[in-house]
Amino acid sequence: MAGPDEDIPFFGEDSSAPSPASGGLAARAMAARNKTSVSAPYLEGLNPEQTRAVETIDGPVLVLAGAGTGKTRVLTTRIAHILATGKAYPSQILAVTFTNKAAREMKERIGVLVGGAVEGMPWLGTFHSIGVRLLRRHAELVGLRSDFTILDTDDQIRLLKQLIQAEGLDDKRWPARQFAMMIDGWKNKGFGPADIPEGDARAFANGKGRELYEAYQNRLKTLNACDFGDLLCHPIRIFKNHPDVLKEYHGKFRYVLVDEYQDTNTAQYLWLRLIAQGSHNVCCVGDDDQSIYGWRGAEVDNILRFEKDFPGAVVIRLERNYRSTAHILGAAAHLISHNEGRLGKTLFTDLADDDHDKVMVHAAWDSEEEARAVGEEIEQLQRRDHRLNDMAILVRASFQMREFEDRFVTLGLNYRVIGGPRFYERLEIRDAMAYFRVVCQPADDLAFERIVNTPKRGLGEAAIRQLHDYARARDIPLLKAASDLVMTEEMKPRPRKSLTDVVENFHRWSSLLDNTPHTELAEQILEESGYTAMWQNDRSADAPGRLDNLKELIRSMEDFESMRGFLEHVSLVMDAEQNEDLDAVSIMTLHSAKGLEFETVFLPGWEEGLFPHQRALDEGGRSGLEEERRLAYVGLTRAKMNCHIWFVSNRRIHGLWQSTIPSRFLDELPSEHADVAESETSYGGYGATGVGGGYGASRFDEAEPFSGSYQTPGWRRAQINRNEATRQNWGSRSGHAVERIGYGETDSGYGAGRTSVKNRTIEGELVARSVADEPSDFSIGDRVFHLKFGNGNVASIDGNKLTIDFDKAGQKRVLDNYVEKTK
DNA sequence: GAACCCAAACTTTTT
DNA sequence: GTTTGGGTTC
Repeated sequence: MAGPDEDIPFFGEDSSAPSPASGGLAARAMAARNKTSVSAPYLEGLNPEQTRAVETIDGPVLVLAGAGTGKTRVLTTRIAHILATGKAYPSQILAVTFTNKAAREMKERIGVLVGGAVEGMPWLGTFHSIGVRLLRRHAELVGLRSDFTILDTDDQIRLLKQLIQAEGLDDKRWPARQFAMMIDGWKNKGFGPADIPEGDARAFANGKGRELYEAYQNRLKTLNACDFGDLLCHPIRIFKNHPDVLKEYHGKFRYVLVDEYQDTNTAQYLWLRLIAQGSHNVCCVGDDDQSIYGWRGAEVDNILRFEKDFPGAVVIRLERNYRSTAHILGAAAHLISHNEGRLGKTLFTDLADDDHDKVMVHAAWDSEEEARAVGEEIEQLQRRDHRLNDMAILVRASFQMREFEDRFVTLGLNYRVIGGPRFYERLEIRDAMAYFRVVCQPADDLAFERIVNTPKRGLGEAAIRQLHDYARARDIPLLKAASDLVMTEEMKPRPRKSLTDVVENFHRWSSLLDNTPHTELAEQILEESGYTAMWQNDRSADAPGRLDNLKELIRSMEDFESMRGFLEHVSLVMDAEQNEDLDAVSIMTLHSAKGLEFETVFLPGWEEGLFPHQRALDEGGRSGLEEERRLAYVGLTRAKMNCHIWFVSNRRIHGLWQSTIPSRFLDELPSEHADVAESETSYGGYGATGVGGGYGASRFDEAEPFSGSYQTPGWRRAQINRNEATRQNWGSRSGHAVERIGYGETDSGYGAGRTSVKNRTIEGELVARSVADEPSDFSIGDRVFHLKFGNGNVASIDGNKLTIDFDKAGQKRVLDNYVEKTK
C-alpha cells in the first residue's frame, strides 16, 4: 500500500488554503467559492433532497436512502462538494464502505467528478483496509510490529485447532470452526477476552472459552499477526487507551462519511463514534430496509438510533426512485411493509404503471424445470435484442447456482458467477501464497507449516513435531528453528536433508526479494520448490485447471509493485477482477447483489425453507424472518424493468428430493403489482399433481392486502396439503410468533441446539425438517408412491430417510414425508 | 510415510 | 451430490 507520503494534500500544503494547482477540480473549487452553490456543475441534476444531503456538510447527518434513490451519487457528490468548497483536503476526509467493490466504485466516481486525482483520497476504503492502515502506523501500541500479517479464516481455524489440541481437548467435540465463529462474534461486538459474557465463556471447551480466546490472542501476538476482527478491535483499543493518538485523528478527519450504515456492527459503530467525536461532521448513508447482514453481527439498531447517538442530527430521506417501474416498487413496498420496526420510507417514481409488466410469478415442477424455463426466457429476451449484461439471476443460497450453470452450459449461454468460489481461497492459490508469505515474512509460521511438506518431501508428522518442539523451546519462528535444527545431529538423515533444502531455498528466495522482479521471483519459487511439478505430475482431472490458476495468479501480480504489496491486497480483497467485456448473464446470491441493478431480474427458489431460509427462521426467529424479507426486498428492487419470481414444488436438498411449498413472501405481493404467469409450456401439469392443487392463476384472486397472517388461498391450501402429507408429527400452531428461537437454549446460540430443534412454528406455519432419530412408519419392502419418481419399493430405512427402488427412476434416497404407502 | 478407500458432514449469506 | 477428513493398508 501507499508509503508515508500518503498525507500530502491533493493541492497545496495542509496548513495553507487550497490554491489553484493542477486539474479541473482546483479551478472549479475556486470558482465555486465565489458563486452560489447551486451553480456548481456537479450539483446539476440533483433533486432537492439530494442537494440538501450534499450541502448539509456540518454536523451529523443521516441520509435514509431507499433502493435506487441515488445514494452513491449523493455520497460522491458530497465529497466533491467538500473538496470544491475548500472545506477539507482529500486526506482529511474519511470515507468508509463495506465492500471493496463499493470502495472501488466510489473512487472511480469521485475521479470523474473531480478530474481523476483520487489518489489524493488515502482514507477512502473498507472498514478493514482503513483498519490496517491505522494499525500499521500504531502497531506497537497493541504489541505488534508494523509488518504484521493478516490471517484469513483458514489460517485462523488451523491455529485454533492447534490451540484446542494443545489444551488437551478433543477437537472433534469442540470444532475449531465453531470457535472461530464465536471469536468472530465477540470481535464484532468489540469484546476482548476479558469482556466476554460468562455464559459465552463457559459454552465452549468445558468452560475454557475465555482461556482459549486469550491463548489465541497471545499466539497471534507472538506470530505478529491479526485476524479480520482485530483490524477493527485493535484500532478501537488504541483510540481508547491513547487519547493523544485519538486526538491526532480528530484533528485529521474533518469529515467522516459512511456508506451502508445499516450494516455496521457494534465494533464498527464504536470505532466510528470514537473518531466522530472530533469534528462531529459525520454523515451516514443507509437503508434500514436493506439490512441483510444481521447474521454477521450487523446491528440495524445503529441506524434506528442514530439521532440519539448524534444529537442534533439532520435526517434526510431520499424517496424518489430512479431505478424501477411503479409495479416493481409497489410490489417491493407492499412486501416490506410486513416488517415491524422500520424507519419507514415510501419510494415513488415518475414512471407510469401502464407501460410496464407486473412482477411475474412463475411455477415450475422442479429445479431443473426452473432452470430450463429461465434459460428459455433469457434466450427469448436475447432474441428481442436484450443484452445478457442487463439480466441477472439472484439466488438465496449458492447451491442454487449450479443448476443454472449446468443449463447455461448446455445452452451455450454466457454467464458469469459473481462471488462464487473465491479465487484466492483455492487450494493451489493458498499454497502458492503461503510460499510467498514465508519469503516476505519469514516468521509466518502458519504459512511455513502449510507448505513445509507440500509437495511431499518426506517431512511427516514426526519431523514436524520435532521442529515444533525445537521452536517452542527456544521461542523462535519455525523457519529459524529449522535452519538451526539442521545444523545439529538431532534429526534423522533423510528429513534432515529435505529440511536443509527447504531452508536453503527460502534463504535464497528471501535474498532475491529486493532485487528481482517479483513476478519472476514468484515463478522461480513455484518452479524450484517443486510445486508446479507436483501438479504437472498429478493426473487428476482438475490438475490442469490448477496450473492455469497458478499462471493467473502470477499474471495478477503484475498489477502490483512488489510481492508485499500483492500479499496485502490479497488478504483484504479476496475477490479477483471480473471480465466486464463479455456479454453474459450474472448469477449471484441476493447478498452480493446489493447495490447493483439490472434491466431484468430473475428470482428463483421462492419456497418455504429456502426463502425464507430454514436456518434464518430457526436461529433468528421473528427477526430472522424479517431479515429474509428484507433480502426479498433487496432482490425485487434490483430490477429496473422486469422481475420474474419462480418457485418449484420439488427441490433436491442434500441430495434428496423434497417437495416444497411456495414462499410466504409470494402471498405478500399485492395483486395489483404482481401476477401469476400462465404456464407457457407443459410444466408437467402443475395443477394436476395433487401437491398444491395448483398454485395457478387464481392464487392472487382473493388475496387480502395486509392480512397480517397467512390467510390467502394459496397459503391456506399449502398448509392444508402440508398437514395431510405429513400427518404424523408436525406440531400445531401455537398462537403467536416465537421470538428468537434457538437462542436461550444454550449460552452461545452458535449452531448449538440445532439437532434438538425439531418442529419450528413461526407465525403459524409448519416447516418440514429432516429428522434422523425417529422411527419410520415404513418397513422394507413396502410399496410406495412418490410424486416425482412414481411407484417403487422401500429398499432400506435410515430414520426418516428412505432408500427406494423405483420402477422407473432407479434407486433414490428420499424423505419419508414425500412418499405414500400404496398398499 | 504415503496412497487409497470409505464415511461423515455439509450448504445461507462475507470483510 | 460433493468434499473433506480419518483410518487402514502397503
